[in-house]
Amino acid sequence: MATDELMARALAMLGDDDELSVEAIHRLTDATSADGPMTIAEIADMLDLSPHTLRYYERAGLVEVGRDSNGYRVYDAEAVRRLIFLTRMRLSGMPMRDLQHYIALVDAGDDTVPERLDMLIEHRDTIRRRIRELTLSLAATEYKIATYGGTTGPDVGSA
Amino acid sequence: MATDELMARALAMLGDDDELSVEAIHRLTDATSADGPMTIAEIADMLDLSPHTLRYYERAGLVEVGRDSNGYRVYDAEAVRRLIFLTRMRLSGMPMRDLQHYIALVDAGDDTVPERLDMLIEHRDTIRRRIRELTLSLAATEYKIATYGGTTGPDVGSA
DNA sequence: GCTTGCGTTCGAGCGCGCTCGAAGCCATAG
DNA sequence: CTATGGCTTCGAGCGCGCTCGAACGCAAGC
Repeated sequence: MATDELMARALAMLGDDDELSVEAIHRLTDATSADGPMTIAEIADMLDLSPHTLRYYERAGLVEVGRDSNGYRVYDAEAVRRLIFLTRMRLSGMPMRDLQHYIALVDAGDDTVPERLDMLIEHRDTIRRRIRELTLSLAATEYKIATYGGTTGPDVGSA
Repeated sequence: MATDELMARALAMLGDDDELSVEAIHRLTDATSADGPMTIAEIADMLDLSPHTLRYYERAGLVEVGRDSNGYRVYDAEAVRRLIFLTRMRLSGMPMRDLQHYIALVDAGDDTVPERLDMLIEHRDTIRRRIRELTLSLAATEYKIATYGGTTGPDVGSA
């Protein structure tokens, strides 16, 4: 109904500060090409996580990481790829528990592909719902900014 | 860059289950017209919150609620309007602290209107960033679903 | 040779937003 | 008369996702 119109309107105003998305796109595409084993600091920097968080993910069983002769973590290409994936899933709201389950499935072999696809599809739907919800809130917020009178309600339909 | 294209593509696929948004729109417009003082159960039902949460919001100073002769909460039109607003802000990720500050500003009178507008504008921008981020994650998830091979990485650019 | 800096492990702590349970009051139904 | 159900207050507890600090190790630089 009016929803699509709202969506379109909201979307049209989304063209400003491009930084976030461009940066993210670059991450998506470039990241893996910065080859060679990486240190925890480099990964943290690249993914905008703290080293603490990276260790936490490892403890949580989300990723396996090798060690060098000093016992320092060495992130190889696969670990990097997985962390990029994990980060994107986390950013879009997938709970740790689900990610742990997903990774367990990956490690369990190809038989689990269908279940993994189910999870991805469900997550996709969750993201879509969330976007719609946010779009609605965006419209409400913009409406309130435009018509601001000082009351707390949106006052749709009232004088 | 490719971002706008991604956005458009993602958005085009958002036309499915309309329920969430229609329901929400109705809330936005109809809610206040279901007049008369309401009980906590009715409000909880309408806003899809638990009575516990409503009491929590009151305790947090977000809304003032009267009592009937039995000491039961009575939500008047203004309380309802405010709660609708609060719920929408919460749903779009505004922290409790910010809402407490905002409500304090409202209660402080018209002099605070500029600061309130600043808050709303900042929140609007936050929502926009979040939508862009989610849109990107949505694209990544859809890509992975489409090309699913079993690796954890998006494998953009690789075989 | 010692300091500086970046890494390690481990377990505890925190901020957020609820969520719950206990104990009690009141009103209506049987 | 009593039992049921929905509300009240209060404070404690919880689930999530980090986040931090302590105590230590190694290696390069002055």
